[in-house]
Amino acid sequence: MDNTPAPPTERKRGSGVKMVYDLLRDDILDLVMPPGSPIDEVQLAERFAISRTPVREALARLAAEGLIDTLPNRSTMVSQIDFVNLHTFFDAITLMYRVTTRLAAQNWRADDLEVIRGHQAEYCAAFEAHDALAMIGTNRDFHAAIAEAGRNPYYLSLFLRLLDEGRRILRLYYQSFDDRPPASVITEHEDIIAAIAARDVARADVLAKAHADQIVGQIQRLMARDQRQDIAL
Amino acid sequence: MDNTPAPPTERKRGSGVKMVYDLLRDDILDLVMPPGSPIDEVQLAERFAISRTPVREALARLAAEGLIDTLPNRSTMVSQIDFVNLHTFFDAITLMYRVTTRLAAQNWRADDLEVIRGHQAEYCAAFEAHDALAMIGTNRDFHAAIAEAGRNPYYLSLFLRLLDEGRRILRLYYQSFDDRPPASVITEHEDIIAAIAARDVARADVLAKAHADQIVGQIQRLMARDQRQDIAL
DNA sequence: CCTAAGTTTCTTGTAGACAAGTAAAATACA
DNA sequence: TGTATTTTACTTGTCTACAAGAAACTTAGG
Repeated sequence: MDNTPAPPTERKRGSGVKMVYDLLRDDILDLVMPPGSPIDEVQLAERFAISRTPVREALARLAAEGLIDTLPNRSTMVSQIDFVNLHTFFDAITLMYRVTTRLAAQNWRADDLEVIRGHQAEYCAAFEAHDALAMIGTNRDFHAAIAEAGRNPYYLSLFLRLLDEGRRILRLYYQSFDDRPPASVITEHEDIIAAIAARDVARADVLAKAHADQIVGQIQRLMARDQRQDIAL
Repeated sequence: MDNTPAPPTERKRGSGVKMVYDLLRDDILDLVMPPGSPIDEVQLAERFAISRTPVREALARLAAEGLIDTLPNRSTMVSQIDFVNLHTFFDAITLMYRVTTRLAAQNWRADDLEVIRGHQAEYCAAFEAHDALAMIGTNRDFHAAIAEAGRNPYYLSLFLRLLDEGRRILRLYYQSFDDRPPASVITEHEDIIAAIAARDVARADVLAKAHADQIVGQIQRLMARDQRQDIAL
């Protein structure tokens, strides 16, 4: 549990909140802290060698993003993944895939493509290494970069939230493949880049939707399989 | 400035944050505190007769929503309205109008329509009274209720954020009309309700888009007029 | 009179202590 | 032995005090 490199009592003034926010957030999204894990303010404060005040501030931010649930006057814990309403998640993320990719094709500027291609290269590397965590992370960065090139902060913020929540779901997905997902994702990414570069909005839209459908479909298949197992015996 | 009803030193435990959050938020969105207004923690703490801790927590939430800007170690103030990138706001809110109205037509259940019609009635009352603040508020509640009936929490949260940010812009809009906007909005609302009730998704979409276009168009016309005035002399 | 360094003052960030509320444990009672 | 009640322990919410950083003011030097 103690992967914190014990800061040498030497911190910058506003760094405490960011430190615990970032680490806690990663731990939650990477399922290091699975849904339902209790979160103790005092424990966190001791672990980071800071007081409870900045810890509470970080927890408030995580609560605002829905990553942790707080029962007033009682406990606070990592929020559950809402499998029942997962279709609303799929619906929203599919739309955001489409909208952000369309806008990127319309609005990209010179350096945007470099950044996007860079993330795609990183994704390929992670794929070769069969590193699921890296794949999830770089995939997120890839699509986030596309959304940035689209230059709509409102879409971007919702999309980032969805991509991050998706990290938790994708983690389960990759686990079921033993960290060796189908290679099709890479060529799909390449095609999307090409459509954006060509400023072909219609094609970008189609490809984004196909990409989203492919991922959503695979996850839904996985979930259906799990349900069958539950019923099987 | 002092419209706070001085709580009789008798508060419930978790109420402090909510109190200052709600009031500050309303003051910001209703332009009682215009963009750029400085926010002082100590002053707020004294005004509500609480300590700085809950005040800071409320401010953190407002900052997360982008309603206030915090310069580290320096001051914090009401965030500016970004007129330059206003088109991204219009783009996003138009899409959310459409998506939420479509979903409402698909997914509404018995009591949803009652709630929606209730808000529409309130809007009419506010319209008759030429009460701009009430119109903005009830209009927001009307569309929020539709989004709730659509039952997608991700769309709902983005839409709420956009509607709330819109309150600041609409305030300027109504001011320019001397709180007497065109009556067309009411019939548009009625048509939308009818389309939803008939589960006519396509028509709900068309009406929502038309409604959004109408509002956006009027605001853009207003802004263009203002710009002309700026250049005129 | 203008500029630049030093000092003061103000605001924010953090710490540690206390209070209130909740759940579990212990005890009393039937 | 089972249930109701009190007690205890623990967690969160709030408060006050202190420390650090930044801007404004003061003052010295050209």
